[in-house]
Amino acid sequence: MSISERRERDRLKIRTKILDAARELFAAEGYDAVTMRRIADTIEYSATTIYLHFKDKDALIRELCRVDALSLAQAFQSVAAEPEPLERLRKIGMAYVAFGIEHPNHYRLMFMSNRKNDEADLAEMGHGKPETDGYALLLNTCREAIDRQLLAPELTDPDLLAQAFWAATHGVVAIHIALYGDPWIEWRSLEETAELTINAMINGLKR
Amino acid sequence: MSISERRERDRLKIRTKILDAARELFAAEGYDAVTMRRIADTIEYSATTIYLHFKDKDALIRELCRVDALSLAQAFQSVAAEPEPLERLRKIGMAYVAFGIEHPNHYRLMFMSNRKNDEADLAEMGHGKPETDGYALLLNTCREAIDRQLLAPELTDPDLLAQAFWAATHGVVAIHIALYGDPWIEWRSLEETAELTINAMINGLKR
DNA sequence: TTCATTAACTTAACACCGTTAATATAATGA
DNA sequence: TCATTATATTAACGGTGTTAAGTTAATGAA
Repeated sequence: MSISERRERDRLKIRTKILDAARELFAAEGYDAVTMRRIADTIEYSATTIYLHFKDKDALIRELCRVDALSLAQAFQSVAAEPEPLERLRKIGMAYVAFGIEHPNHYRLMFMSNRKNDEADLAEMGHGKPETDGYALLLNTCREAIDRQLLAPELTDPDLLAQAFWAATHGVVAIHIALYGDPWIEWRSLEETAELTINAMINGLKR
Repeated sequence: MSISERRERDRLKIRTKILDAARELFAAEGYDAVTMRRIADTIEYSATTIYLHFKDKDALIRELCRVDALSLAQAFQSVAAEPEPLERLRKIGMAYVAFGIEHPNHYRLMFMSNRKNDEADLAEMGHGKPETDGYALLLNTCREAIDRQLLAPELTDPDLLAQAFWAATHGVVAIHIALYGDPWIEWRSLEETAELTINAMINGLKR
């Protein structure tokens, strides 16, 4: 049996090489810069070899993000311990912003592109996907804030709260990624904007 | 002189045909769906003809958006009359959201893509661009709110305020365009989310 | 050891894309 | 009438993701 094991090991080895090469291109230059032929060149295989390991380019990059997004999950993990719901909310927002700025191309693909809901997405729905876990954490925090009567009494829908807070936070990152530096605006720093937006949102929702 | 006038008329005619064909494709299917050859087919010219009227694909679509974005400017126009700064802020946000949902592909190109700051952009900087005017309106409203002491006393930077408010509003639209419908979230309606986010922001910034 | 089978990999090709060079056609002004 | 100019086209280049067909090498059975 050792022989098919070695084969499997070899397979995994070049699969990893592909992912590593793609990751480097993707992180530095984004989705379009990752071309099958460029990956092939850097790992010194032909482009078609990649298709022996990944269904298509989309599957490749999706897998890439799946792995890398663990850092978002970890950031959320270390924030989940905060006992005060509103303070936890603030930390969730800040961790989310930090991730987006550290991995702008990952962020763009995960949260700024239309992802078709194919079978694969539905299959892994509800567990394992870091953004799902992230949303769950956010949702629970909102629920807790409601239950402890920390928010305005008319705010009773945790999903609505979560989505509004997420939207505001996402907006900070998304604008920074897409538009920051355009010369017709005197840009304020990401940190300032993020802090003000998140604080304003929490403040504005408070009882 | 009537002959060169007729020529100019003809030129403009097919230029408009190009723009119309491109607009239909763009509004329905987005940037990538607009291919030079597809435009050429629908207007029954060869693809290269388009290059006699537009420098390249980017210039074409940019011109498209420039024209269509007038509706955003108009929406802002009709909102600028509101005398109460905070109410005006709210209306600005709602108008912005409405535009984004009505023209998602325009919105995506204008606010969710990296636009390189080429010469052309710098040339028309500061006037005419609806998003510039929009930002100016937002900025003035923030300044007025500060001057009238409607906001928390530590909030003294109108640019920072404008950018935070813009970010929150943008987030509502951007998430809706990119992610709405993903099955792992129980989505709330755009109207609800927009209203809550905008109100929370204004509320959270108030004195 | 020989040999058919199978996995791994490559080359060639397809159908697209944006864009450009070279070319043909038709209208214009002298 | 004829050279010039504007207009439009065909053919091509270099690029993309992807697939079909073919080659090479390793494997397990006889």
